[in-house]
Amino acid sequence: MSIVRRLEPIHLKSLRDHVHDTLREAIISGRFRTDEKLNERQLAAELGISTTPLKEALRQLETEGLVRTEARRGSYVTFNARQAEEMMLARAALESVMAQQAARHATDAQIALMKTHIEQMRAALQEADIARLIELNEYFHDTIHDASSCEYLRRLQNGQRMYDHAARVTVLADETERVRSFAEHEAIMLAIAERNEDEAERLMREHVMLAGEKHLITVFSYTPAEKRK
Amino acid sequence: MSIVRRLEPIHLKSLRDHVHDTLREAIISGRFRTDEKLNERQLAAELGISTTPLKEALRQLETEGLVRTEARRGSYVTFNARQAEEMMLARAALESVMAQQAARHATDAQIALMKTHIEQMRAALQEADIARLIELNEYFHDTIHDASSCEYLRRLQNGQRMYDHAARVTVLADETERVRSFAEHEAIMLAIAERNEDEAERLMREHVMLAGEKHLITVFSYTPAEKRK
DNA sequence: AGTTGAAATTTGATATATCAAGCTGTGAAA
DNA sequence: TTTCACAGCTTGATATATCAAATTTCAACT
Repeated sequence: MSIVRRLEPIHLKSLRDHVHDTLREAIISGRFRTDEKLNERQLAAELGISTTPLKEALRQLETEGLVRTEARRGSYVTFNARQAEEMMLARAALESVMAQQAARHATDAQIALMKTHIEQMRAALQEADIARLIELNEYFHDTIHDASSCEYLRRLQNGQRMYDHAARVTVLADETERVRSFAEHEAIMLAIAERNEDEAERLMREHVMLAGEKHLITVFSYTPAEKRK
Repeated sequence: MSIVRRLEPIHLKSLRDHVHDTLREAIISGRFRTDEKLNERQLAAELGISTTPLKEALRQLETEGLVRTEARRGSYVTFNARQAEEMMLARAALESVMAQQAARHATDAQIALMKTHIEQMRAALQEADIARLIELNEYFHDTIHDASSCEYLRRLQNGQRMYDHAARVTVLADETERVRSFAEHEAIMLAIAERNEDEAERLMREHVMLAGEKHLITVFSYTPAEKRK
């Protein structure tokens, strides 16, 4: 059906992307205070680069919503509990749409791959191999993104990848969560395999919301205003 | 309850933002072919600026998903019917979450403002004042965004503002659509006023999807793969 | 005819220099 | 004590110069 790819194309990452990733990771893992000022020259000096790639990275962080820039004033970190909650809401919204699209567009090969992931997760769950579980978790979601054929949505989602990873690490540390998470993943896979778009969407939404709320409570001791009915 | 704002803060828009807006508008309204290459020096020369602000604008467009940059190769426009469909899906996902949050967080003053918008829309609808209707439409959605207290989601959504505007212009040109759109807006406002979060979310989602599909069909003669059940 | 490879050229990536807006602090005038 | 003006400094915005990767061209070779 499709030609086997012998070699992956080479992608060099530019200095800008490197800076972008580095800053993003630092902000999300809390190494910058909220509203901390980011001095272009000082940061560039710290990183040992010129201001040009740094400025570009700041612009990317800005559109991602992690940095706010006031003209001729400076750039400031923007990250707090409310923002983390919004990132969870955004993730729930986007992932659920992609799950719905995956139920519509997935190839049989992609569905088979998801089934494989589920089986590997079942094994990792029993062995309590958390690192492996996190890895499989990300493969599973990636496969769904792939299957959705949603390039644009994926890119939007991508800005949150670091945050999603942090959330997974937190949530999967807890045994009860691991068991529930696995059951949810299996249900999502089955809904996609059955081409049940609405069910896939609903389940994914529920899955992300539950994991997200757990993460918020654990890390920020933050409970969303009130539970939805 | 809240202090009346006497003066709006002054916001100078930088050259970068100007370039960003200009290019975004040009791409979405189709003045660049899909996959057209964007030559940094040539574009900078055309705009009469240096490459620095242009590069920054390109980075913003890149995270917004309208431009794709391959390191040491160049930047290319990314916009086609499938992407337009995905933008519609993203809008539906994000706007519906904001509607849900608005039902939770809106102040009485914000709800009153929305009611005002609805009444003004009713008048504009009867007079078939399309320009006014488009304007009110945008005020109405903005008020919901405000009421949701979702800064981050708003920012994500903001990358699509131009596209949303284009969609409104297309859709509201049609009388049947105007009438339906108005009814949907009124229902959304009522759901938010009643603090019915789930209903507000569902209605907003439906509203955006219907308008989006109409727009796709009109502009791209593009029907999404198949209607959802 | 097809392939190869090195020179020429294009172009994005990066560095550096310059400009101008905003902040700070001092001191004099009211 | 308060106000205000101005100088000096900081810093983001912008322009320009330099570097190096990628593409193209075209002739030599098989």
